[in-house]
Amino acid sequence: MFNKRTKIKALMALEPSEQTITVMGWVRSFRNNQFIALNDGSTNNNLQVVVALGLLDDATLRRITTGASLKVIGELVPSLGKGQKLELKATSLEVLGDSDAEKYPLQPKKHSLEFLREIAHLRFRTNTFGSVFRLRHSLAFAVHQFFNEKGFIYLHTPIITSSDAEGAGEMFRVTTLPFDATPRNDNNSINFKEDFFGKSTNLTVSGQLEGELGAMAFSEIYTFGPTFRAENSNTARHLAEFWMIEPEMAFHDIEDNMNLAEEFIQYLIRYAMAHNMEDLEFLDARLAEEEKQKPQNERAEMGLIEKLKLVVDNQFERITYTEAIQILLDSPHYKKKKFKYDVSWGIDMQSEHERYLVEKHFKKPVIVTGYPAAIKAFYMRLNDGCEPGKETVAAMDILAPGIGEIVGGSQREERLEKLEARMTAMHIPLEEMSWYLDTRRFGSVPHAGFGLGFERMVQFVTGMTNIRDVIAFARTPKNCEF
RNA sequence: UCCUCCUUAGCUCAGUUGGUUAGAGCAUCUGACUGUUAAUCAGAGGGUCGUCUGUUCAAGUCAGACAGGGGGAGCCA
Repeated sequence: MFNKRTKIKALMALEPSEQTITVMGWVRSFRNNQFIALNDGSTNNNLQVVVALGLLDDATLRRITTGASLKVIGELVPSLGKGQKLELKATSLEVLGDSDAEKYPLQPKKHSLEFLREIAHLRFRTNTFGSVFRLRHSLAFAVHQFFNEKGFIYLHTPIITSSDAEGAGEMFRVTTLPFDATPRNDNNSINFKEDFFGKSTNLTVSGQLEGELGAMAFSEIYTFGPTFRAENSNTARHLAEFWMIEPEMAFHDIEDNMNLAEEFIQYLIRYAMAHNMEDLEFLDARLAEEEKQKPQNERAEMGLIEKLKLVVDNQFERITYTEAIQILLDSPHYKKKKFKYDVSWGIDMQSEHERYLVEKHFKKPVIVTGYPAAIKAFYMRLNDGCEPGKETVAAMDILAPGIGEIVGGSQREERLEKLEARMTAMHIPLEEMSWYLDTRRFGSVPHAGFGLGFERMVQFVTGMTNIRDVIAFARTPKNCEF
């Protein structure tokens, strides 16, 4: 019975007719005891339901409040009013679920994003979050479609891991040991042999190392799943629980890796523009409104859709780390001593440096390659022919305007001796990583991969400035509601 | 973790050099109106001023601690 309803998005595309249509949704507003703005989440456009005077008794009318759910049967007719083409002339109306107007927190007015974060379970019912989460869905779907079209295998890497060698960040411990009576060894250290897995385990910070195992058999794989970092990061672009996409490709070098990452990002944006233009237009207008509140010199130079078009229509700028440092050193900004942190070859670039390159110098996404080995992870491939003391690795970061690092990747070190030497130098126990080193012992091949923070991608496409507003229920330090 | 700003009605905010009964708009409720579009008009209710401790005859206002939030930084995706 229920599935006979018509979704409002589909209904909006229909021609008015005498045919009887059933809709269901939630009341956004009820004006004049006659006009209901009904929304079912399929689109931000509300359906105007018209209740003729006398159709309903007073008791039922009083139950049509903001947030209440309704089943309405009626005829789709051309609207007499000016705000919409179509409206549903109700012939019967049933309140499925009441919503106490005195207690329902959402009102037909603007709410602050901070307030909506506190009622994250209801914020999906607002236009902004409706658009954001429909886009998030589309982007997730596009991720799978992109890799599927290319013949990549979707590999599910583990959430619970005993490997703690990625060095990507602080980890969340997973244990069933009692807090008040932890079993101890003779030297008073915790005896993890008593723990559920018989060893110390954590939530994963990255599926990359396991992903490499898959690439060594399937040629090309990708992972797309939650990752966890217990860093005490309190910023608008960090979460303790976030989703990451990590493709890993055999027979790819750093150049192939960059090409794929660029093509991937452009594909996702194109997909969103092709399938969610209405939502993008809403967010574009929302952002423009927000920009107006800011002082002139802080306003973004481009609108949301304009920015997305620019990224899709232009190649990303590609420069080496060495060139990036030179650009910074030559910049008027540097000469006027406007950087807080000094610039020299070998530094790990600060946000201000990356922002300068992306937002001031190139004004589009930038791929930086060839970072100093000293500031990068053990698995990145050492470049050949480096000046001693200036060793670099085949790493690449994609920096996006407004977001910063959106992709981090590298060609992996496939040469066993070089990898072992690097791991030893970085105090990574070889025995524990034996399974990883097996890939280099048995049929090692040049391979590469990257990680893309899904929420940062959603931020980039939606223009939402706080990452907490692009994930349904944000996990951040001191905050784990719902 | 550091710097900085903020916390007053359901929401968004105002609140003067510390002073007696803390205000507005929206929302809610009551009534009017009935083709509205953030409907309109009239009226009403709604407050432990984040928490604690101090200073003072007197604290929303000053000081300290704590908690929560925003922005920035670090760490990173």
